[in-house]
Amino acid sequence: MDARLTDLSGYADEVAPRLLGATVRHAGVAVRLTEVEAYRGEADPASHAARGRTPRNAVMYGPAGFWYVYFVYGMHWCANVVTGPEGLATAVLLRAGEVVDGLELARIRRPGVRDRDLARGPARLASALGLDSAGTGKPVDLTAGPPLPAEAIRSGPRVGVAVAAEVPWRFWIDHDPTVSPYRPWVPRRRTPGKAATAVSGRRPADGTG
DNA sequence: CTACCGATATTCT
DNA sequence: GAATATCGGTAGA
Repeated sequence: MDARLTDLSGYADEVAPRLLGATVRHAGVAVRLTEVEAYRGEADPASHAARGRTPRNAVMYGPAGFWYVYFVYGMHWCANVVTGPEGLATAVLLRAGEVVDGLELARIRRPGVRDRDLARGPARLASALGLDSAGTGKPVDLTAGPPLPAEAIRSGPRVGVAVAAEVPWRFWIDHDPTVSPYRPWVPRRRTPGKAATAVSGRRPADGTG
């Protein structure tokens, strides 16, 4: 890790915008971060730590600078960087970025995908970096980038969360083509084809700015 | 570009 | 049993 920029000791919502433009490295691929999302410990109802410590989220309670990688929807991995002092369970989800090194390896991991889309989305990013359950608990290799002008940093509601989506703890670089596409959150019903008539206007559409 | 929908396993209730 | 910090394919504008 690079100590210049990487003061990860604060809450995730504080650290998250500073991670934009930084580069993370894992398993031969480097990604410049263009979109991140903060989860602020047990007090944040959208956080995996909202209901206290469990075997899955235990890493979030540890010291800053380590990977918390979790499995969602039965098929995808998503990668977080743990932040804050030990015990706070606060972390930053890496949502999207641009592959800046190890391009060929990233293409192999995500066949048939345009370069711009290689890490455009949290599960895509984790896949490009080769992160899975084995990554959890490993130290994060993080390097500072050139400082970004304040006006290039945008923020808005978090994506995909069922609660507290209105809290503007998603941060992204304005006009960057690798920021993930907007996807509305829809409530899921188990009966196929008979989804409940969802209320529209659940979340404002402010996708990529 | 937006919108809908199914696939899928782990986690927790 | 129910919910889930998603993605890719397909359809339509």
